[in-house]
Amino acid sequence: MAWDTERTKALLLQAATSEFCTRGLAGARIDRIAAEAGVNKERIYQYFGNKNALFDAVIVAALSSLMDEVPIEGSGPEAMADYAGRLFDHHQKDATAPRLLFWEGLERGTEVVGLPKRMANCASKVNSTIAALPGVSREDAGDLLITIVSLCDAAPVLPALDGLMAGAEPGRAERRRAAVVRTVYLAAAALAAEAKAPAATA
Amino acid sequence: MAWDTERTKALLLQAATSEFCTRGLAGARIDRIAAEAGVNKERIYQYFGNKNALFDAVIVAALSSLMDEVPIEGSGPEAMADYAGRLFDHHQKDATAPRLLFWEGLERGTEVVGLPKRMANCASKVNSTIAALPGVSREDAGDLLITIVSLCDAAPVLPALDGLMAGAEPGRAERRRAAVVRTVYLAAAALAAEAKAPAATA
DNA sequence: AACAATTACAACTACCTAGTTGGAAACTGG
DNA sequence: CCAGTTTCCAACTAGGTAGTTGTAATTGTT
Repeated sequence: MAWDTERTKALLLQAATSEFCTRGLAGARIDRIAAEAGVNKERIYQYFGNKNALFDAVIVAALSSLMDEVPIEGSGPEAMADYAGRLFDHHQKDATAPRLLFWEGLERGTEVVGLPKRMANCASKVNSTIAALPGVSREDAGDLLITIVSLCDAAPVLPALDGLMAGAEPGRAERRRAAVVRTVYLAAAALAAEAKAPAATA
Repeated sequence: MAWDTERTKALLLQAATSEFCTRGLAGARIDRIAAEAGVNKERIYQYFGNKNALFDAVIVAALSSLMDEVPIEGSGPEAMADYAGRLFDHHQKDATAPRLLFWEGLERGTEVVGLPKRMANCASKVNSTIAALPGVSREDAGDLLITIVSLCDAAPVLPALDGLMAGAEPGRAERRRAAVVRTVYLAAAALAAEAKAPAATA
């Protein structure tokens, strides 16, 4: 049997993604990750360093692949609303990215510099896609993106909130999706309108 | 020295709130909570049962006091926007409630029935305040509330997202606050307009 | 003052956890 | 075929971890 280092690494990363996604950094167990990957846990320390570094690798991989799977296409308010809808759908099917994002925010909140530094490659992608609203300032566009991510990512992480506020009728997810898309459209359209008539709003 | 049971309970709850807020359920340490409260940890098991039950007590206390401190006052789109602004400000000063809410969502996500059951008293408060938009259906009003909570609570939990998307200029929090308030106002106003002219939108 | 119930706590248990080590098996270049 | 290197893993270490227990101090009640 030939040593397939890359396969071993990939198996570990996959198992680690699942474990960190469901249990977070503090709740994850190195032994469980190794067992699920069918690999000796000592490999983790050789390939990734330690638990924290493995968590970093998982986050970067998950967010990078998310940005490839759900790209921002086109420009204008409709494009932003469409992006929000696709992001919502993606997270509904697979909540890995939003869960990891919130784990990172909660467990690493103090070291604020952390994520942006590690996600430098993503930052460039954000910067290029942030121009999807012509005429809108960089800061306003960034705010709109934060709004989109907040709405789409919070939904799968806070099911209890949804149950408490909106009940649990069938087709609930569709309704929530529509509300998110409409809210994003309204916010984006308002920014676009302001861009055309800068003095119209106080 | 007289035994002051209530004081001991309060000290434990306060220390537990701080510990769970910063470290979550899996990351919190019973020994640390007891030490910070200056109380023997055995008291925790007598008064609250176990770690999970203590976490429950902390969440219920925190969310209940939040709903008292930041009430929904008045009705109409302006009232909802004002509520969002006050909620944002409160969470900016003290991120305890949003952090606990997300910890609960992440670490207890599978047992969806959990929070609504334990927050039955809060549910009634939600139901009464949900009528703050006259003419709007219960479900649409609930969706608006979810939007408000998502936007206001995600902000202090995801500082890295803000740094990545919007940089770190002075007065950044003010700008984000304005964006949230405006987005909420637009969403609420759209619902109100629909209520007056039901057939106007597809 | 004597009794039962409650509150307090130090010490303890049984188990788990991240990280290490020493050596065996498999690959690589010559 | 044969050193030298890399991959692999079982067993180990050292330090936690939630939860329990035995006992002493305090309290209200009679």
